[in-house]
Amino acid sequence: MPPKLKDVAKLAGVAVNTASSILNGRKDSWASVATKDKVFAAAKKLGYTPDRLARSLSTGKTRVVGLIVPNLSDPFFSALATEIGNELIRRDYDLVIEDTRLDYQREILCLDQINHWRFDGLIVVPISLDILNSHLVPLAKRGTAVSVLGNHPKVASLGRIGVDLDQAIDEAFARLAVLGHRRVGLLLHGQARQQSKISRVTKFEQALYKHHFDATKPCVVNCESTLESAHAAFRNLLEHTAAPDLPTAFVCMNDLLAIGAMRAAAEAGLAVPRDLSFIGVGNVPLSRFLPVSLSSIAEPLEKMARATVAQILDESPVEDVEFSATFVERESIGAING
Amino acid sequence: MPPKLKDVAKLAGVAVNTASSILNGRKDSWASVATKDKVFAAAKKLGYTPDRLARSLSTGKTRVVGLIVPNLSDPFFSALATEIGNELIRRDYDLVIEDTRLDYQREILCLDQINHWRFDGLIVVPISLDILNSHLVPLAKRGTAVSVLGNHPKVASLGRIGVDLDQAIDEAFARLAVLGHRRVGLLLHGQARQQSKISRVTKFEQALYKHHFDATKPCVVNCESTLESAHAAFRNLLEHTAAPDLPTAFVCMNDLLAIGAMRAAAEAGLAVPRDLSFIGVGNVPLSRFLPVSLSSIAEPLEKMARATVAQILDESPVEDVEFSATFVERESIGAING
DNA sequence: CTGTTAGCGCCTTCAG
DNA sequence: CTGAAGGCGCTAACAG
Repeated sequence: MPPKLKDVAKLAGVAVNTASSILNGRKDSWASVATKDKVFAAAKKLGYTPDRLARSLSTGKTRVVGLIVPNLSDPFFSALATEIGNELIRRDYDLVIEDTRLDYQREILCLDQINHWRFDGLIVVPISLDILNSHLVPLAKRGTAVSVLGNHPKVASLGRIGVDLDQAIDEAFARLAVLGHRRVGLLLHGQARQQSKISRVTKFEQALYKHHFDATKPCVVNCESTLESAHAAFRNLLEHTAAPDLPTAFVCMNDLLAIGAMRAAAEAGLAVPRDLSFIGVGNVPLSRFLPVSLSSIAEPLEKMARATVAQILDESPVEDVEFSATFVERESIGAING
Repeated sequence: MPPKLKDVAKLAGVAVNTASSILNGRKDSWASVATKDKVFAAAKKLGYTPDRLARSLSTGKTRVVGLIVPNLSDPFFSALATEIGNELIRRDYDLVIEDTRLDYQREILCLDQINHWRFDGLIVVPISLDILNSHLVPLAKRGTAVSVLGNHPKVASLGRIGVDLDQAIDEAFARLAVLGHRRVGLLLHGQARQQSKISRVTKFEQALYKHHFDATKPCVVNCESTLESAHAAFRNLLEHTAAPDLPTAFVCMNDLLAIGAMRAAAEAGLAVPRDLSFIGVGNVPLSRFLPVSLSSIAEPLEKMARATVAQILDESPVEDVEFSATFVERESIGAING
């Protein structure tokens, strides 16, 4: 039903390949301005739209890159997707987002699907690191450019975009120390098998020691990476912890968790930052617009987006990029009085 | 480089069409269990993945539906996308999300792109209603099932999912009246040419009259549909309005605006709900987790998702569905003292 | 510039 | 079950 290239060529009175080379702006087309106009006019008149399927099948390129994220409802990932999308738009590529919904099985399913799509490139924020070797490396060997976002060790043939949080974490804890905090708790998400979590925990705990916080019995709260889960976990903590044992500040593994925890605090009658201070990670756009704005360890989303796209589409990309995070102080942390 | 159907057939020692009919589970395949096993084994061994492009080109079906939303960073739309995605996963369809970024031009561009993709169906949350006739109807005539979400008049050949806000709005205003509010302001987004806005404004203003609010000089604040814009617009209002002239409650066209406005209120030293009450529309998941939880007029996202997908994929779908909203009262509204 | 031809990978039909 | 053949819509290389 939709018009085909053949129809355009016929209407314009030219050969099919002529129409093709004109519409695609190929430079080997010595077509006169007159015939070009005829072809464009014919295409416009018919409302011709080239069929991506046929074109991609024939060229072997789709001009589409895939993005696999754990949870699109997390503002961090929707912001990341937006930045990557912006960068791709500039390069005239399309983006297909796959949301694994924090589910390992779905992540595998998505990756299997990826093969069918024949994307030109793939950007992955993995929830399981097992997939790097089991799925991503094979994909790369088959010719799909792959870039992975996360603080895991570099894997050959896969691009990597990392964020060095060390300095920013250090800064954040130092600031808490200056504000008089002695006990700092951690709110963490994810499974033990996520290496990104393990390393982050380690860094947090190192910071606890370094800044002479009371780390004899560290307060670590675990939850899933959702608002609901963080809220429930933190409420549970507050219900089962005597006030003197409660840390006066919490560092949360991402902003979403911090928001959930702050809500639980509010429900328990605790005021932020008077009674409890919070720091998140990620610095989602929302954070500075919360009624009590959230301090956060900011990751440079736009730079990351540019870099990961470059890894996938550029000729000689840097295979391993590491950015540094910055600590952004806002209202959610305050001084200890007394 | 990736294995093709031919390779599988060869390895299994069968004809290509035999392999095809077996792998696709066609029932006209009288293949013996033995050969079936051989084929499956061969496919697995080679890591065969059918090429969607080739398959779709030949069958004319892509098993993909497109979703066009104004702003993926708005939690309302990411939640909507998630619900629609869930429903599509159940039906073994894929979802491609296009984010028009609140830009009319990009919306047009996306729609033009849509033709190329050859989606089996398209779900649209339009920002301009002009596209219904200019783009969507033609698309539908070409055979793509189209479902539009929004409170616009029904258009022939396009499915429609609407939400009747009247009763919930009425309820919300009635509640504000009971709480002693006399002046209620409106925070609205969008351009004048969006009919959805016009009708919503009208309903809001009708409600003002009905509940005997002071509507002589209604306080209506306009902004874009972003956190930043709402925040700026509301801050501007607070700076230029004498306290006695300020409404004691605001109804915002969506939750995101309410969050931005509440932040501006906080920065001006106003407490919610003591000094100012807020009601949003949409009831995004985040709303109940805000430090001061947000009252909102809730739209039944999951039902809407099911309905819109049904309109696109089912045999004899209901062409026009209208759900009703419900008012959810939370902490962001309070009584006027004095 | 034309017209033809081949091919991308798959599905489908039809005679054997 | 086999094997061949046609087609999906487009690109690309060829001789004229």
